Amino acid sequence: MERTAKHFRKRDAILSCLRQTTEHPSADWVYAKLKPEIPDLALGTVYRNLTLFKDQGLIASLGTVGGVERFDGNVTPHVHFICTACHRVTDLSQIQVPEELNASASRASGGQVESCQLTFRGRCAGCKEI
Amino acid sequence: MERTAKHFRKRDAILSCLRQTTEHPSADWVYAKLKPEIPDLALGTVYRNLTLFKDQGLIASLGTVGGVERFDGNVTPHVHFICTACHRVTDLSQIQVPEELNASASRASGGQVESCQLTFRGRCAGCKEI
DNA sequence: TTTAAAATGAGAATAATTCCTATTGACAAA
DNA sequence: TTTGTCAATAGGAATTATTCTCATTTTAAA
Repeated sequence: MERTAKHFRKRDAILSCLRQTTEHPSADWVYAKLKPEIPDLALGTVYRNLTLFKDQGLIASLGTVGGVERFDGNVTPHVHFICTACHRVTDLSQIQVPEELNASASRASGGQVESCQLTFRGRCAGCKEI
Repeated sequence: MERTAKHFRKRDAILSCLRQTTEHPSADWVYAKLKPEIPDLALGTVYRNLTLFKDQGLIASLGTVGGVERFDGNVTPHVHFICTACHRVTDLSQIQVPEELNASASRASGGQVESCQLTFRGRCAGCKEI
């Protein structure tokens, strides 16, 4: 059978969507973005696959921002800035978390550190004057 | 208007509860903890006051852990370790976030940085063997 | 083609959180 | 003391993000 747009798996579209944006989107954002090109996409499918990708380590969760979970298709370690006013999330790729902190955290916690998240919050350039 | 012991009884109890524990509790945990001594306490009151304290900077939010928001009565900057298995949150007081990172973040974001959060995740000492 | 497994749509169910409204408690002025 | 006012609260309804269920469709394998 011929491979057509219709037979393209939705799962792949969801992962691509996350990897192609720097918006750090929510499930709903992904759904709204894909819906026009995939009219029979269901929101539940987006949630289901985001959870799957997260478990597989293909994407990362930033936690909730304004009550809604946000995701990141970029799983290489990097730092985030979250605007508390408009909820925009941006990468601060200039900043590195010192490598030795991971080892320190393992030692200090006595556990097994698997990830590290450094997040700055405040008002972004667009919101700080308002 | 002057405060009396009775006037802000529940509000104060909620703040004290948070400040006296290192559990990084959820709203529900605070409610369950206080309910025996304050039988007519309502869960809504706990939520309302936690939000109030958060807005006033008297407490901090750690974000959601396992789908539930967690709070911290200790607002001095410190690092957290969150167990992805049992959801226990512990302070890593040995670790400091390098001070210059805040300035770097302000510069990199172009906005106004108000807080910084460094969190390590993994399996805690009790959960890592299981 | 046949068949089993995986993926999905639709929408119900769940659970955390917020919202609404009547009530209460404390204070101040009369 | 009585009364007016207003913040604080209880109680429960409403909201909303997320998860779950199940029937159906699609995929991949044999």
